[in-house]
Amino acid sequence: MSLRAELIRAIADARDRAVTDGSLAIPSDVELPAIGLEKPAKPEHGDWASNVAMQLTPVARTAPMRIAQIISDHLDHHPAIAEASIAAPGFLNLRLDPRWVAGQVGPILDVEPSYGRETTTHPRSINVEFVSANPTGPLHVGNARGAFVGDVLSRVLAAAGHQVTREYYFNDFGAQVINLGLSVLARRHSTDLPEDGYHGAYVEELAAEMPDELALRAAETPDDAGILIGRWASERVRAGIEASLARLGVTFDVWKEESSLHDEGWVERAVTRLRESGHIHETDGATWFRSTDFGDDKDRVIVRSNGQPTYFASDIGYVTEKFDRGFSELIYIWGADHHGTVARVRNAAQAMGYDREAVRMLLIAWVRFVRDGAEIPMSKRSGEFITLDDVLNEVGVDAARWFFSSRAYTTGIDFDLELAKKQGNENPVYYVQYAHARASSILRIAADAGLAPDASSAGELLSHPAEQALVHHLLDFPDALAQAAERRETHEVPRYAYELATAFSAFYRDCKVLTDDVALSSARLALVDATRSVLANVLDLLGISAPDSM
RNA sequence: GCGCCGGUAGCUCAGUGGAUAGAGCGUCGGCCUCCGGAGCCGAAGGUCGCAGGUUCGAAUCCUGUCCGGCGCGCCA
Repeated sequence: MSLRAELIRAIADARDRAVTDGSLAIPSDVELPAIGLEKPAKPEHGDWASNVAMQLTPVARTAPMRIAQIISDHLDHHPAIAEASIAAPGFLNLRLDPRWVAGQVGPILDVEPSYGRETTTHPRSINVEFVSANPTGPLHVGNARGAFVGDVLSRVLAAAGHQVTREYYFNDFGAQVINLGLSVLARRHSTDLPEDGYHGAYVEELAAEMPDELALRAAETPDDAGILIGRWASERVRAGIEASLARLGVTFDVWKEESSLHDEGWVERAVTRLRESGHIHETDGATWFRSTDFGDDKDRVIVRSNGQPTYFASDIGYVTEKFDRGFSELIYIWGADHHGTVARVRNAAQAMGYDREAVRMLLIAWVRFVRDGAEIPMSKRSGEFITLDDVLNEVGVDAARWFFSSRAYTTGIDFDLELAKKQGNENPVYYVQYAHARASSILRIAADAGLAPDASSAGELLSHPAEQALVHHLLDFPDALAQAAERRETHEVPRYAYELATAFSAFYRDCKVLTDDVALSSARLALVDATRSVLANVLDLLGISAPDSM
């Protein structure tokens, strides 16, 4: 349990005791509000501040200051708490015992490198499906954001103690593969592209790379030329996508093809399931899902009147296929333009008897790519567009990872390539890596001098404000990880990493580690080692390397 | 027209009911006899789009409104 969770528990216990012994009158039928506990902005307000008394004011019908006093009086002894005080208009402020704080360095090192990990009390089996770009063109930066968010989220969930499967869904079933084939063919023969054809330079490259033998076969069977060349081209594109992802350090456990959902009967079974539960109707020759039964504004076609299943049909089959594999939660990381399909998929899941809350779509807002103030078009069909490889070449993997995982995925962002390049060396990611390298360097020098970290007396020796502040930050790590996992967000992780690096820099400035005082030096070395460990840990959550020197 | 997501410092973004709204970059001014200067310290910079409402308290919740992005197909 994180320190924050322990303190909340202590406050809750105090509140409950006060109710039990009659000092606090709260009707038994009201639901108690959650206890807020946060770090106050001003140091004189203590290390932690709770609004518990103000939250209870309406239900207890007592002045908040008085409630705060009562809870403070009932607070059981917790080894971490040195002092509880109350402040207007009703805050309960806690100050931690500096010796206890400093004494935590040892326990952190004892469990390192797994400190802060696997703290969830409700481990789930979670499927995270992300990227899932169609195999009709290289990845572009719009995909990049989802790739990094999905990757980091997967790392965070796994670190928090969940079982995570990373999944990539290949849409290989519709007409777009044929469209790709026809586009390549058109480029090959320098004829006009089909309507809605693909325009990118990669199409021309594919046309040039196409084996003569394939071109010959396509010419012999003109009716099948599109699918023939399309499959070949799609494989090439897919290989490129996988190579790009590998370069990003983004890996997947499962590559799922849409066609397999049909081949293995998942779509058919799902439709049957909906039909048997009365959520299907046949109108105008098509098969419809009664999405309106669940609040949607219209019903949705599953099978067209021409007998062809829609994309939505695959989605439904996929839901059953995933749950059949035993997942307790499905996370979809989609582009924000897909938000219109969220409701219908969740509705269908509910109709088939699944918990709709277990089907979660994270909609990633779009990235506007600009260069020198001008927007770069993003469509694969519109000619020039930015590929993932372009970004990596210009900005670098670590900086790109940091950039994309440090923004809330709901926020649309502008990415100026020239600015990103210019700021390459000032990117905060290097600041965090630098702190890790510096810590490693100190440990290296100490080791050469025969000095080893020793946390046994840290509680007594590490009393300097900078030391205290640094340990406080280390103690925040389990909670930072737990919060990110709980909220299914990533951007709090870089924030925490930066703050920890800042605290370490301040410590480095104020407290010389290697001195003639062996006891103090050993204790400070232990703190450096613990910091290095957590920095490495948090960088690992981001998929960013933790260099020993740079 | 309806729906979803945004609007916070010059720029890029945090802040999902608490105390004087924060960070990075940029700007200005300081700091290298010292374990890594990819660093540190300080300063300037804000009607939190706007208007009402809810309450002890609102950037945060509700209503309305303006601006921007996206979606509303028997496309994917």
